[in-house]
Amino acid sequence: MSATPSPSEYLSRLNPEQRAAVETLDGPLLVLAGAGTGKTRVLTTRFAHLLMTGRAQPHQVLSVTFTNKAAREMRERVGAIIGRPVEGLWLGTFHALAARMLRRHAELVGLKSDFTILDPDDQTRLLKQVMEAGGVDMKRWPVAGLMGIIQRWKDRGLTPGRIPVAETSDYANNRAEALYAAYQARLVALNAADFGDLLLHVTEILRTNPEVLERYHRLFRYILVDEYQDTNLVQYLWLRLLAQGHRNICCVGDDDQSIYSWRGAEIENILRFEKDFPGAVIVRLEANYRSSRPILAAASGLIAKNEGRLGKTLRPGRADASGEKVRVVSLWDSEEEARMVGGRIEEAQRAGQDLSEIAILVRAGFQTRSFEERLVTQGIPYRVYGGAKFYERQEIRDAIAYFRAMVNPADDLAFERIVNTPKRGLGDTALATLHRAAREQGVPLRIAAGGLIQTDALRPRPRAALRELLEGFARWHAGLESLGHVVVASQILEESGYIEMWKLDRTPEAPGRLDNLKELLCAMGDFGTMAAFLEHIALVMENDQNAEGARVSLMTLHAAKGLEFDMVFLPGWEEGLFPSQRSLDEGGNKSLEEERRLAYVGITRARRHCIISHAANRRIYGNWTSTIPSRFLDELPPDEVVREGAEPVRHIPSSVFGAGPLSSQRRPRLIEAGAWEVAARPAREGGFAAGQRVFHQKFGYGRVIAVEDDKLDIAFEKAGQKRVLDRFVDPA
DNA sequence: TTAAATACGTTTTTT
DNA sequence: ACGTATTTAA
Repeated sequence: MSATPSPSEYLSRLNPEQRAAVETLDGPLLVLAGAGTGKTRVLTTRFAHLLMTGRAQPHQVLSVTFTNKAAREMRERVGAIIGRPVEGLWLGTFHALAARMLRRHAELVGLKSDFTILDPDDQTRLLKQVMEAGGVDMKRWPVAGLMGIIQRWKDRGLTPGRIPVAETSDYANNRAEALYAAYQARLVALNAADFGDLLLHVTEILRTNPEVLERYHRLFRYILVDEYQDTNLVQYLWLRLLAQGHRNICCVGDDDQSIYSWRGAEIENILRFEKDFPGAVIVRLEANYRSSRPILAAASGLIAKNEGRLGKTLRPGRADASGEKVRVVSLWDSEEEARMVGGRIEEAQRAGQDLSEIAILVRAGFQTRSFEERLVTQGIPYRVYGGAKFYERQEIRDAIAYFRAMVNPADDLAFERIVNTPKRGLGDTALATLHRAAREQGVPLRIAAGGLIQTDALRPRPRAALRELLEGFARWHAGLESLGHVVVASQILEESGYIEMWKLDRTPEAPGRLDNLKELLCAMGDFGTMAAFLEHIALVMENDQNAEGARVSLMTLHAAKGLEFDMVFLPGWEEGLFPSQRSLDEGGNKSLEEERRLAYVGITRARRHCIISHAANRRIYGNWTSTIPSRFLDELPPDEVVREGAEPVRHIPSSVFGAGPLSSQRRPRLIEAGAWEVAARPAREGGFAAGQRVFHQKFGYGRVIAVEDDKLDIAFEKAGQKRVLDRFVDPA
């Protein structure tokens, strides 16, 4: 406590614009924070400043983030700045905070305060059931479609019966809204809420219960919002309701980094801020402390091509901000691109570069493969982010379903998931009987099952199995108080036969699954109660990233937002890939601008080295396709980049070079770019030798029999002997 | 209940 | 091309 800093101390560490963002305490404030301009520092310092100046107690500030990571980071930094751990904070993700509020007022929307939070998998299964019950032709109208429609409605704060004509859908012959209503009714019956419901319900509660809203107005004197450009409409409505009282709302964001419109984020929210909150002050943070001058210039030049933006220009904030230009490298194909990246990483590594400061950022997940292959052969350690998550694994989801079914007897989805896992002889017939009974009596499956085992509606075998399961639930639940949730959890997995099931499983994954279950039990120890644990896993689905040792990071551009690296590779800048085909086909200029923002995000991740590349040929859905360099390459300010592996060339009309003497034979691999000519595939080092094992795109693997200039005779394993040009084969 | 067959889609995925 | 999810057959 004695180390508590004085205001002047922590304020002096800020630049003037940051300081303005921290000290403007009254009324609405929008902080436009460009990439690397100290956004988090401003947010946390502002929080601390509110406390230090006595404007608010810790629990009187509502701080909202999008990710758990951001929430954790903020919590830690606020704690550090005020010199002690802070408790009782309303600091968390939109969803965690909404869940907390909803548990307090659940009955106002027909739920109990111990409602279950459904994950996407449960949602889909439930909706499927609703659609089946409604007799929808699911071949013609897939679940995913309706799921998307409902999600969009929820993102826009629309409850069933309130869908405006402009937002209706002709899905399943205009039945979408009715199905939505049925789905919502089922959720209430299950005492469950999906992710979208958390915000939707809470907003609904605040909208229709003035006394509740009043309470929160009194409670929250200040509101802080991170990543405001990513908010969707319900989130915006929720914030607006809460800010109505005192109007002390501070939103931090960057319209140039809005890359989640496809998830319901509305960039308009940030663009409209001044209109929504009249008298709002806008502070721009433009001094960038992360990247070198050329990197900033390249990023700024690119993003300047966007029209719908509030406008802001990054300037170097560091004195040592000179540095090397951005590189744009043109390659023959994706494999060569991978070799180039791998080679440069190796080079950097030899020069002492820390591998954990290197990242390869791709537009789409499938691009990681070629890089992985290359890094493996070069023996460079790497890590792919965004793979399968711990809590999405089958065995973990099964275990959790057991816990959920035990805690919430109305949780049909969980019950159904494990009722015959492990196999208990409760097949389709038994389950059909069970479902029928539940429907007739209008009760959850588990309750119906309790009645059913008293009758002879089931054959003896399934009936005994069901009875044993129900007795198990009763027993486990009874033990919860005395034994604690961890012991009970282990009992459940043991006594239900679930552990045994995997022990008997002969597949190679089985041992790993048993390990994961052990790990799950360990993790549960960190929580006081079963309910707390279940809340955690529903809302904090974190990747298990045991990032030991220095590794190159491989991830999508989306996943890279908020991160920074010394050296960043941005491969695959080709029309159709980046910008993606879909953004080109649909969505018009708006989605193209979002792609451009994604490019901006990518470039601004780099501190010192930024290497962009494109390949003239890429395999798309199985076949090799020649590509056109991304328009974003043309949009980079020429003075800030160095081009490699290509020479600028004027656009050649295809008719000319398709027919003229310089056509295909002599210049076979000229791409109709309008921008550059990619150098024809370079000769291989040393060429090929007889006896060498090679790979051909069409013919597969084979062995070289004879070499004649650039022609090879190859005995292919599958396709027999062929004569091919050497540039079409790779060393295997 | 399980394995084989086949139809399908294939950008991004903070919670 | 390829993985997966669902359907169908044994």
